[in-house]
Amino acid sequence: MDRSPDTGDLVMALARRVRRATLDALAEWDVTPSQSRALRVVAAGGDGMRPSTLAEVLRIAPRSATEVVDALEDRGWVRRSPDPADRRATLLTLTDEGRGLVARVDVARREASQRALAVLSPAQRRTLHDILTVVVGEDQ
Amino acid sequence: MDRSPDTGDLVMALARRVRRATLDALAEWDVTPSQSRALRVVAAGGDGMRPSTLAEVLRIAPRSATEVVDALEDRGWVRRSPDPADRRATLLTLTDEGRGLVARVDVARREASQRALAVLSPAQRRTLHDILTVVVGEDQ
DNA sequence: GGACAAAGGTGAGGTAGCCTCACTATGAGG
DNA sequence: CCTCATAGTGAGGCTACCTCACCTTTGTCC
Repeated sequence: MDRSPDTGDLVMALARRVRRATLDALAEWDVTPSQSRALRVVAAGGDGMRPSTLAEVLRIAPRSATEVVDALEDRGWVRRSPDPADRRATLLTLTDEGRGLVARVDVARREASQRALAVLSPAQRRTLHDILTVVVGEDQ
Repeated sequence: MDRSPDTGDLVMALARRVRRATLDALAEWDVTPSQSRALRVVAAGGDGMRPSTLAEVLRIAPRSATEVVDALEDRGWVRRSPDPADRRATLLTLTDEGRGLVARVDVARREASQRALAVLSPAQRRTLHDILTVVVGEDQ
């Protein structure tokens, strides 16, 4: 039985490290990972995203999206407004505080992953980035 | 604000993909991810590991290790035996079924990650492996 | 233009996998 | 011995999910 770590193991190990660093950054602003993910999606989706779309992108049940949005609204990072075009629906918009938070978390996240990759030479970093872009590339 | 994915993002995206594939494999044998992680640790640690050590490696509270071990013992994958050298302590050993399961899951895991990396050329795969080894290398 | 299925969101209640706190039994040092 | 630390676990709590049932609104089909 081969016990040496395969590439999948290594990816997971590195991901764990990046995640841990990100987590520390999030704790600083009292945001949970789940909230941060949702905020990122809402920020990336442009204004006027629906909870159901959020659920789809996050791959969680619509009911669960309601919960995250509840939390984000309580914290003042997101606003719910009625969709003028469909009175069943709700539209999500980031507040200014929400936008600011997303930006700050993003900076921290990037710094954290740069720190994790600091042992590499610039050339290696570039190569890694390129290869990963290929792998993740045919995204969905 | 730069919206392009940094290397950390890419690592996380790839990790998600590997994890999802692994998850599918685990479902086949009715093992939860948490159980699979614990089994791997017990298998890697050699026979006679203590629950407290398991907790430490998994970075969970000792109390939580008790729970995972309970599950593994119920499923017949792990046995608890008293430590002859310290009557407070318990030693964990894999059963034959447990060892078999670890092996089968390991194979599936490797196949899954290979599938995720199939778009790369052999040379790229080797480079990726080498770079990741460096990054993860100074492990802990 | 009425019936009626489908879609958007949410209340109620459940689960897994963690956590802390308190407790028991054993061990180690003075 | 007496004390303090260590190994494991019962009790109870939390977060982030889930399903199921329900209400409202919308689009469709005759």
